[in-house]
Amino acid sequence: MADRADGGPASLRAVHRIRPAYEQVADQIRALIVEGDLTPGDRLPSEGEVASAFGVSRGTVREAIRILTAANLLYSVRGAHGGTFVTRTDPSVLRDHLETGLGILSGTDAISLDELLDTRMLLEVPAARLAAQRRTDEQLVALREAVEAAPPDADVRYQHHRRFHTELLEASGNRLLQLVTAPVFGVIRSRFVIPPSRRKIWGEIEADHEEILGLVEAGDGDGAAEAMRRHLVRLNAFYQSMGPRPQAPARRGPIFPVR
Amino acid sequence: MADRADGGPASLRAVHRIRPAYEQVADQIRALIVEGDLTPGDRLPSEGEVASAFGVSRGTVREAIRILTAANLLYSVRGAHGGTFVTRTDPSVLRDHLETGLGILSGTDAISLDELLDTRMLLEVPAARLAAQRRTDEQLVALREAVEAAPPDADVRYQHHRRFHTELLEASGNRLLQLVTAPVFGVIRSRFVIPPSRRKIWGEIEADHEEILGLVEAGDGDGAAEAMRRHLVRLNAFYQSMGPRPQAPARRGPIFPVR
DNA sequence: GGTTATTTGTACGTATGTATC
DNA sequence: TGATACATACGTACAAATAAC
Repeated sequence: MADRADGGPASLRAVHRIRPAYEQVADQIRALIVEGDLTPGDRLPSEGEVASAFGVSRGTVREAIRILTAANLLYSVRGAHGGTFVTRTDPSVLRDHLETGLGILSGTDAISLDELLDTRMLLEVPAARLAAQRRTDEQLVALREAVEAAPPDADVRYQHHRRFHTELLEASGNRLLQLVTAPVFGVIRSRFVIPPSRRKIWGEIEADHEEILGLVEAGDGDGAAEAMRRHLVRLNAFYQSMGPRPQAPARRGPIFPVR
Repeated sequence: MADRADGGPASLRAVHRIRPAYEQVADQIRALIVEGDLTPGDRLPSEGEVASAFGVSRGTVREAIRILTAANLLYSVRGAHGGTFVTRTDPSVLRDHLETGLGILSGTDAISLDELLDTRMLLEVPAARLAAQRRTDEQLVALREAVEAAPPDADVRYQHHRRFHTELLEASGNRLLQLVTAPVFGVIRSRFVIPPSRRKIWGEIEADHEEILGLVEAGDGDGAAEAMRRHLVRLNAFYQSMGPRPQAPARRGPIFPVR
């Protein structure tokens, strides 16, 4: 037989790896959700019933449920009238996943700082334009609060910076834009911390925010976009000059100490 | 005591819900990965050892591992020299996760078709500009192949459509832009299928691609961006006119038959 | 090439939390 | 207020797979 080189005998060429039971169970339940046979709010039978329907043990079903819970498709409530339910999907979980994923990628050079900064600019500049055009009065109030709440000097200062940008994305009226941009913002933040002591930079940031807010209030889309562009150029130059955030010291002792 | 209305007695106001052991274990291991204490390729101790390090049972550790496996942070290999390993992260996996997540959101009205189309335009128009400015010769060859490979009439026609857009994003030189845009593209595609029989539309699409490619070849960034904008306006108008993709028929019989 | 040690996969029993009566 | 029923959470024992000897 000379067929080993290409992966095995012809009769076995098309087979696929054995997949663990918990994966197969997760796949089937996922398909039920995606196809619409199970809809948000639906309750699954108890773990024991699901287990006997699939012909596996409860532990296997539980692992499948964990997989789908991690993907935010299910959640579990313990107790008498608890159970496992199909999630009413919420973008925030996807946003968090994206942020951790991007964080890891940026740590492995699969994504560079330049790409993060460029992409942020690509997204936030049009977001500012949209916000000026579409913001509601409530969103305007929230933006003004974010700008004015900035305390003169404290390490919550960053919180207000982020809040301004988040509210602006919200005001753009495009939830997808917010979902994508927030993680990019978050990853950049995790790599660079502007110390509260840098009063000059913080003063410039807050003046920029004030200016953008004014243009958004006035409904000047092009003006808001241009002001945002200048704001980000300023920030980027600062980030580039700062160098990376200092790394945490190496861990001492074993990661998984035996007990 | 009159403190029940605001969530409980003052001394317990700051407490948080008990979190299941498997979640706490997953959180700690996730933190080790994100902080860099565990790096891609690292092997965790055996499930039994991890269990005793945390003081829980193996089942609990396994559920935690399933959570992190679903987030593509870990994978398991069974057998004597198997084990659980930290994943070497690859952007394509994150891209796939984003696409399924967006697909589900768009099915539940958490993301509208308009938001998908708007965001795509926001991303692909600058991507076309960047591609014209930065494309390498190899990328130009790939783009030309994608345009010219289009067969006159077949249901692989869509594949070439997608390939052109993917290659263009690649040519923009920003991997993050590609990572974010590809899922948006994919979700739109999953909601709308242009039948190969619509020769007029397909002809227009392919003529647009030809035009964009010419401008990218010429290094005309503004021209390429404008051509892409017109291309997407055309596509969007068509999508809007098509209405949603037909749903599969309802399932008959019980979803979880008892055995 | 079989034996064996080590690892993940699976089954099942017990503990614990929670709404209802 | 306590008893109870039923759900998930957790723990233990065994089976199966895999690579080295």
